[in-house]
Amino acid sequence: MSIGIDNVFETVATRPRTPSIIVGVAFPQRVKMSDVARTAGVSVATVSKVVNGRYGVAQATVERVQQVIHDLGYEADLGAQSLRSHRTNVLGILVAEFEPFSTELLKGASREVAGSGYQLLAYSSGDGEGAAIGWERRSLARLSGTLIDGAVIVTPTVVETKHGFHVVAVDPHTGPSGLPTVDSDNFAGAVLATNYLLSLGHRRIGHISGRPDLESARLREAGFRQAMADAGVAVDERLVRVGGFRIEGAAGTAAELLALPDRPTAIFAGNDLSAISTLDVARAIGIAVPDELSVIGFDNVPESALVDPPLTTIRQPLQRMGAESLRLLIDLIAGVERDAHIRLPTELVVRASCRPIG
Amino acid sequence: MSIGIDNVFETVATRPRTPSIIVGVAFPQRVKMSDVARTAGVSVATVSKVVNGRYGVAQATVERVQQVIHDLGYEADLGAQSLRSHRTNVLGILVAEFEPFSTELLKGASREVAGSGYQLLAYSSGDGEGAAIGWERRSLARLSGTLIDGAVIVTPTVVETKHGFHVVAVDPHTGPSGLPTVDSDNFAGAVLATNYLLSLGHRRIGHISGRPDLESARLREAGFRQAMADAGVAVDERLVRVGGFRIEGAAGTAAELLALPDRPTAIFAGNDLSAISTLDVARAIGIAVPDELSVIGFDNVPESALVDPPLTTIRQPLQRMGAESLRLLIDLIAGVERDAHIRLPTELVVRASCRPIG
DNA sequence: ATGAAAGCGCTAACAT
DNA sequence: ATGTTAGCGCTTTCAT
Repeated sequence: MSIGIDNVFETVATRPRTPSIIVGVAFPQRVKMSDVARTAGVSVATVSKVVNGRYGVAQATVERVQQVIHDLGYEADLGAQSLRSHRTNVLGILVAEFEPFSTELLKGASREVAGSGYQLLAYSSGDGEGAAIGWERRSLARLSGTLIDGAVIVTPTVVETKHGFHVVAVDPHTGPSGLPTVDSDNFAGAVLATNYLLSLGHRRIGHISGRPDLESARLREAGFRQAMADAGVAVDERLVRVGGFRIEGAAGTAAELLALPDRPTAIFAGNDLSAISTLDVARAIGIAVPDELSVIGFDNVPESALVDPPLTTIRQPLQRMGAESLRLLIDLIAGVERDAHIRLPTELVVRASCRPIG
Repeated sequence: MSIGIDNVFETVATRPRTPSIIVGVAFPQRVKMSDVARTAGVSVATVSKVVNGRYGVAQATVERVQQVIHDLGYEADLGAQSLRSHRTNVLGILVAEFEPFSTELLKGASREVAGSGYQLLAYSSGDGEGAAIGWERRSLARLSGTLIDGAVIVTPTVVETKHGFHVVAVDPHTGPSGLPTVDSDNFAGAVLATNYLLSLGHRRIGHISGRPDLESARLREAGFRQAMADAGVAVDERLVRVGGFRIEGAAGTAAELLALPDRPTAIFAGNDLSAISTLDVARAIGIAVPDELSVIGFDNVPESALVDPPLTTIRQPLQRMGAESLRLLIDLIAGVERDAHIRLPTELVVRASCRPIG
């Protein structure tokens, strides 16, 4: 028994709200630095020095204050602390939403940050794709002033940073520019995907392209066209359509493609989500994959292996990209001289959604 | 070709650091409220009123200020704003680290938060499991004062909150207490898993239990024992061992179990990560799964389907749990009366890591 | 309708 | 060695 697509993206059902219990508990108050100071019989300045390990405090005082801090469970308020010091040891990862792509990056970043002395703060603007372009600028403005020491921005379209604030872009809008970036070899990956379909005998190959404002989407389409050209196969322009990078957007595009009288025998989807969407649409209208249609995706998010049939796709080393971007950010902050553009390889992952034509 | 375990948890290789480019770009300064005020020719107080939609500002002034805000790209600093107002429209999800379990919750929460008017801030203490107990308390203290209006805490062991601050615990240390909680039916799920192994004819069944301080781990072990007892099968205590909930911790335990002279024919691992670890160990010492050993996990994280062989497991509706916990938190903040304990069902997901004995 | 001023919790000169 | 003070960017009385 394999898990069908319905289970891959769990439906968040609207459940009945049965009001039955009123929740109301008495809580202790938040303890602030002044509480520590009063209890320890010193000034807040002294507590601050102890907290931050500054010189000029008697050993006995240090110990007493630390004891009180421990007893009271004091923890510095991040907002107040950063407002003043502009240093928090917190690194941000800014995403539009938490979906399979960004959460894979998060896993890699999380592993990389362990032991670095930094903590990780992932911030989602809450806007889905395109819902509000410029989310990255707004999120950055909101946090960069004080809360975080640097940021990794995932799939930004607008890039603009503040003085002295370090930013690394993952899979950015533009190709490598002045901004430090981490991405994978989208062009080569697309060639890989297309060549694979060609090697299976496919000639009528469709392409659902991603967000046109994303460099990675453009490179994937370019790779597709290059591979087709190299093979001497003409691209039927009616088979190349924008689908976006999300489930919903791609569904309509996939439906258009499959409704064509001379529909493609294979589709190279711009990413796994749109490929999964294509699988969904194909099933709905009774086209068997891979028997009647081959589908290949891009990304290799975990979900790509969970669908039926398991998706053949191009792997981007997402977790590693997350780790590399965080490492790059840390190095940048530390002033380490290093190459600020990292491009990682892609590779073909053959599963079961493609088969030879015929 | 399927993806082996080595690819599931991507190795973050230590790459050569080839210093080649120094990055240094000139950035514009952060624009603050006083900049807007000066440009618009009003006071910061007036700008604040406009930003927060307060009454008492002339229409013409409102428009002029909004224009300036737009032109300058002003965005309120989260730290400063919250320090003063104690209201941010940001909800926190506190986790020890970003691993498959918490990131699934994140996906569900992210979907639920869309359109709610809230933004999501996921905070990782950076400590791995057990590295520093009390991470939840410290993270909470750090953020709850100002930055977030409420929090979902994932797998907390220590629960303690501040006055007037709303917290929802997912998969908490203790059973349902005064604190609002979201979990799944761990006991029933464990019975399901054990019965499945029993139905396959297994009698020497081992159990790698999770963090003993976690209620869910205890319930899974209890369910295991209950199912065994109900079937009239004695539990060999040497086959029940603590492994923790992470890859590393479980590996040693799995190795011990499999090195036993009369080793188990089946293992019910406390969660998918320890099950995957068991698969790994089995392969390393040449025990074939499922031919010589059946393994069943718990959670159904996406990674469970990616390993070889694909893991049979007990599904927790993780994304839904994330969504429910966020909904609960939002309702709590809004003062909605409702049941503050949500328990979701578990179900068996049969893949390929178990087979009948003999 | 607008602005001056106080203060949120904290850090960093600067005094003592 | 410790405390006093100013102020980070913002919101909110309270005057004007």
